[in-house]
Amino acid sequence: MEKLLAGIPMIDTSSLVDKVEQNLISLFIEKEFQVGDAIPKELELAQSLGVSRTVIREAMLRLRLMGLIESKKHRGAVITSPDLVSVLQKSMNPKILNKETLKEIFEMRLSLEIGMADFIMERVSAQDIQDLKELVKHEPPRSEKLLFQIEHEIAFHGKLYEITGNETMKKFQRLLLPVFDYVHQSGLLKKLVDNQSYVSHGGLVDIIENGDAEKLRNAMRSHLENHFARLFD
Amino acid sequence: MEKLLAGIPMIDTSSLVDKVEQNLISLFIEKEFQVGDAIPKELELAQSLGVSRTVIREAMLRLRLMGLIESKKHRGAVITSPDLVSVLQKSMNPKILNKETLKEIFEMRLSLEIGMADFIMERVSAQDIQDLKELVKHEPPRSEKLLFQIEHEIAFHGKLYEITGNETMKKFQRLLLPVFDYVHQSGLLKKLVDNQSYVSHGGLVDIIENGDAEKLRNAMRSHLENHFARLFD
DNA sequence: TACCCCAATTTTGTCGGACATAATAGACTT
DNA sequence: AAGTCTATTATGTCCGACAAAATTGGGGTA
Repeated sequence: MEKLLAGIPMIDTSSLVDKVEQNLISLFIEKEFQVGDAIPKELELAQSLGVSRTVIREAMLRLRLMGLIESKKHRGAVITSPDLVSVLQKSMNPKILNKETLKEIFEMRLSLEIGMADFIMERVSAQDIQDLKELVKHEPPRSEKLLFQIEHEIAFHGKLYEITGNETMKKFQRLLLPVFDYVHQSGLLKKLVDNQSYVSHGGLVDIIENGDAEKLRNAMRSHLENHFARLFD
Repeated sequence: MEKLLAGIPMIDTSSLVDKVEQNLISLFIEKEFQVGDAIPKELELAQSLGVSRTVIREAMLRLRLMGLIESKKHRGAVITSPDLVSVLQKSMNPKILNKETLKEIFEMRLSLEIGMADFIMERVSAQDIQDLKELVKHEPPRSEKLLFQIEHEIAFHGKLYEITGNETMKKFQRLLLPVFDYVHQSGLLKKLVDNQSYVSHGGLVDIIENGDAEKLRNAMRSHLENHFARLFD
């Protein structure tokens, strides 16, 4: 069976738009279009590729959704560097994603925050540590509303992402915020088992200042224990 | 300044297609369309929303690119559960992404692999350990071609992702493979400093079998030392 | 009756043309 | 020279039509 089918070439079922899309992409790569360069008008492309403007428009729409180009009304389109995260954003509607996926994304976040310890330790600056201490100082007490605590939690962890110097990760975190909001509220995860905080924010800062990456990883794992407990029960 | 502008409502610059897109999404959510359900024909939608089919088509194209629907030629479209990773895939062309982003994605991968230790330890099965041992047994020797070594590397780490039971992470890894290929070949990262392997694959398996999450995290960090060294020089 | 082939129908894909609207540039006025 | 108006240009929106592919149903044949 395998043998018989081996030599048969795939039938090209791609539509015209598919081909134009590929065509445009390779065109941009070949011609070494730089970010900011304007791309030809729809009509020109239509004529030079020998297809209707409809097809061009649909292909360009795809490129735009891929983040490869950006177009302003009545002013044409320019090449942009695709930002993976903003691409994700478009389909990151918590109401649409299924629950399993949401849970998995949550797990990814935990993995990331533990694993990024090395980048934090490598790149943290004295100013960063000051900022973190400032954040901890203004930490809302347990008695405060949950909303404030969550807000602070986000600010603190957001700062950690920032320290990594990794823009993609940072954007990833911002992108995920609405998802976590949703996960927390929707009862997708079991309720918090207890409010005991293992390693506190202050403890983390202390390790960032005086410890090493390994200590930070383990401390972060402990800090996130509540979340893990909810996942593993 | 801030004060003056505060009360001014945003002007709605959204195009017709934008509105239709939102309309369709909320329609699907309200009507509680399930995965696999067929959605109305383009013409029906056009008539019932009072816009042209062109607009409907463009809006549906967006939904398709978001992974919310899937349409087969001449057979209509059905609801699907958006798969974040496949969305990403469309714009994950290494030639298009800029170098900084590629490097950052590489860093994310390292973070993930270290941070996922807890999920591995929690969910690993006896069979998984057997599989890992089998993989290690057939590990190509140093003398082998680099290609084989990389292939094996991918297989081993792929298995680790699989053990996490987290489909999103696993897909994420598969998605990133071409990127790493590119990163390795393009000299984006400094060359390997030395071929000394810190913790070997066999060592990792041993820890998965007998150790705990903390040990695995640290071992994984050591295992990836070559990559970190290239980043941090 | 059961099966296969062919035609009619349905639906999406592609096309060309048309007008609307917004941005730009150039001509005109003061 | 500065500002205003107008002509041009490009994209956004819409329409009607045909093409091509998949489905459906019917009719003929064994």
